[in-house]
Amino acid sequence: MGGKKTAVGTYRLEDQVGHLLRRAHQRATAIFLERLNGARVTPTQFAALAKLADEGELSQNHLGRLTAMDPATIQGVTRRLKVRGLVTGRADPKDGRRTLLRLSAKGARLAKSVIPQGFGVSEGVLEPLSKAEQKQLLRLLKRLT
Amino acid sequence: MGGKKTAVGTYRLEDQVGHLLRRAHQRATAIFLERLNGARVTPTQFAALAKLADEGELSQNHLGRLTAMDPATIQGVTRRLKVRGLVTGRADPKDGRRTLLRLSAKGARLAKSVIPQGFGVSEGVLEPLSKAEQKQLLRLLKRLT
DNA sequence: CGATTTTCATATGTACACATATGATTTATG
DNA sequence: CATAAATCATATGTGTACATATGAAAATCG
Repeated sequence: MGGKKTAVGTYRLEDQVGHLLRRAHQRATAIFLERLNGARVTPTQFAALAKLADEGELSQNHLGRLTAMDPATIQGVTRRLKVRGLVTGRADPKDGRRTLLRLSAKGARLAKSVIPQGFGVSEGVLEPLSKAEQKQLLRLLKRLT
Repeated sequence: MGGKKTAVGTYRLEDQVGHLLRRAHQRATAIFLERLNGARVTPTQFAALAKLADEGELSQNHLGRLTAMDPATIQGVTRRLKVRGLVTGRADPKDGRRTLLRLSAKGARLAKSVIPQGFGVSEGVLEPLSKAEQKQLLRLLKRLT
């Protein structure tokens, strides 16, 4: 029974959106890593691979925008993908500031094998909810942006 | 029109729970840091302070459980709070493995001034939703644990 | 068209988040 | 009671996440 009747005591951490979002995100990440164990790919790396598979060739910062990563973060993610030979980069002939990124053959192969598993991850994360609740949650989360 | 009719193409990153949770969490963190600018406290540090304000004295790992941080993470968080003189630790006389943590006078003062602002943060995060939708979202997120 | 502003990528520093390993201590078990 | 198992805190390494600074290049604008 910790908790006084003051303003401090009435603050319940476990009822705050931020805390709940943090925990839900932790759980989603854990399920992702569990199901894609062996692929050696993190959720953000997966997002980058999926977008490149879809779009073909993108500048680094553009890829970051599509995957919700700031320039510093997407730089680290793509650097690690490059080191592993999954992504290649070339200078944009039209714009000297940009690096155009695309999947290597190896990266395309990995993406093809791994992206279908993304559905299972989402199902696993949403499993505690009914179909209607799942739709509702996705709807609300999208509005929260 | 990126997106083929194959399995790869039908995967829409922006419809996946994990991605939406990640983005929502990013937004919640940004709003937190914006509103509590000046307090020099991160969301996890805030959570630790709030729990210690509530519970008085806790072992480090127990504090981690209450705030959803694994031992390695809570160790870093409390270390930074100790360095700033907001938290003090002492050996548990009953259990030689444990360190008992509590707020210092300075930490208690900071907690008291900062915890009330937590409500405003949650309001800000939930602002795009109606009251009914806010309740619904919290309910669904809690089920997702 | 020249100066200002913006954008791009990189780099550094701080802070989560977790896997894994370690050593100390406590609890459980045979 | 001695051994095994579990718990606690620490340490190291990888990977987000973002603020801030930098230099190069492009876009804007007066």
